[in-house]
Amino acid sequence: MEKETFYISTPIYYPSDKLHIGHTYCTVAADTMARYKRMRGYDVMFLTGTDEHGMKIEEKAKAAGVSPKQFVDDIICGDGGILDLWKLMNISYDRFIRTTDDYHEESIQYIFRTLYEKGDIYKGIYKGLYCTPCESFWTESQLSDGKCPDCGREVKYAEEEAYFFRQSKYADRIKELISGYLDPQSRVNEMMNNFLLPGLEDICVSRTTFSWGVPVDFDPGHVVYVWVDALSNYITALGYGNGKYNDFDKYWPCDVHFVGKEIVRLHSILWIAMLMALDLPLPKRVYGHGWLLFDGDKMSKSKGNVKDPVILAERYGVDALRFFLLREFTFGSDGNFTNELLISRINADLANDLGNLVSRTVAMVDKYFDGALPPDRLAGSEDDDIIGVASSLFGAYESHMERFAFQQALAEVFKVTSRANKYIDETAPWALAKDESNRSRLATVLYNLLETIRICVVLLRPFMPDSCAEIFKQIGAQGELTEFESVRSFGALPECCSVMKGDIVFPRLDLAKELEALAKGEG
RNA sequence: CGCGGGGUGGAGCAGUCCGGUAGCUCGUUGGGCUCAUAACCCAAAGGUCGCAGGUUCAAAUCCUGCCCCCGCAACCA
Repeated sequence: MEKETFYISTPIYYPSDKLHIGHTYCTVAADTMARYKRMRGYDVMFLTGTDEHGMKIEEKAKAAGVSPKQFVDDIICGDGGILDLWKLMNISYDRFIRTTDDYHEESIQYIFRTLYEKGDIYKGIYKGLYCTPCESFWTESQLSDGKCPDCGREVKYAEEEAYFFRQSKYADRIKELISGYLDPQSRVNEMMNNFLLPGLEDICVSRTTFSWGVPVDFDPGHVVYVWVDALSNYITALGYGNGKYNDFDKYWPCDVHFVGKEIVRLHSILWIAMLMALDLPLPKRVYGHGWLLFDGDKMSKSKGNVKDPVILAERYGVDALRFFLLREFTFGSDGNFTNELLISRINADLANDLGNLVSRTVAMVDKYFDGALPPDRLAGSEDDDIIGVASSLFGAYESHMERFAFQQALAEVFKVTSRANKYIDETAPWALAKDESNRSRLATVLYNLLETIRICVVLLRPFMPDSCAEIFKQIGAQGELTEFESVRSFGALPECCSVMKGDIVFPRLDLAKELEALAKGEG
């Protein structure tokens, strides 16, 4: 039987600079979702990539004295570049698209031409405020004090020939459908009130002020607007309009596009209109997630508050960072990133709660039973609650994951690890160990603990793949015992299971020391 | 009156749709335990729920007005 497919994408990032924690946030979320769906048995296509054209990169390359292609190659493939970052973060993408890839450019020209022939792209006159030295058009709102925001000089009214996309034609259909594919609801309101209800205008989709882009093949001198170029990646990467790949029919329409809230408009209106114009099915969902703010401010180079994911991952471990991003923040809203929050969360959940639970449980099996439990069992009144909680965990987790509520899914898991720590207190295994006649009871308690840990860790796999593998090793779980199917009910772990003491998985951090180190290392 | 989100114990948040003893995590204080990563477990202290009115037997929740913060406003996850 054919597996059901699941297609998920991140935005393709703009490689004008090193990527920061915000890009990492979105990509880690998508990766976790992709891993989750693979574990659920889906045939997953997880796409990410880079959006490499446009004036800004052309200028940056010029300033650096290299060609635009060399410039982006370095940021993407170079040492410590984007590919290295995703490797470090353990991102399991299935395909990586670059808008400078030949097959993509071929598709863009095909798409542009098709829309032109269809009449949805037409030639018109672009009118606007133009800064001659900068060779740039600006909108009213972009101007600072009525002057060019780049050089501060006077702008003047100008016009030039350009191609326009008939976005307005699709406004009514989008209005009808948008609440069906856009999440969260607040974004729908925003799009409605700001753009859809006031009326959509046609959008200028070609530029002549720079050349670093996909040329319009039937009209040299014009290059395709970067967003038409960029948005199309979601289908060109599957082979739409090119011969490089041929799984468009298999994976399209996309199950979900994860996008930052600032580009919701492009994804929920322009992209949708483009697909309508191409007579293609629409993505099932566009999810506009929030931003990570730093000490209440938006991250930006000029404010000097950009968080470097590499420093954090190397210092605290990739999994701890991945976990923190998805555990601490509500995916759909803005979150306030602070170093203190990061350290506290790692300590509270990973070191004290989960890590310590694993450590004390394994230590007891090791100490009281030489690392292997005997088959004798004796149930006790303390058992029912924890078994019940652990058995029903998957259901709660699943419903949250399906809604991209990572934070809540994780909260459910940690309620159970917390319950397990309490169970140790209730049953006091060290007291049982003093009397040989309690051996069956002691074995039962430790089994229940190992099994509860196993269930929790299976559910944590999409979030922290490597650390979970280490814990499985310590509690003696492997193969099917690390899969979702094995956690729907309690007791899959064999009776005579054995453990292997290992290193501490999540070391506890010294808050004051770490804050000091971080303040020194970044800033 | 451009639009959206937010203002809840020291910190970060949930609860607001469908009014009814204000909840969670962290921190603080006291106690317990000793298997464990000075971790774990229990208990306590701490809030006029942004401000002012209104509706109601009853308002964090509904209504009106106002203040403050953040974001979007057609190139920034």
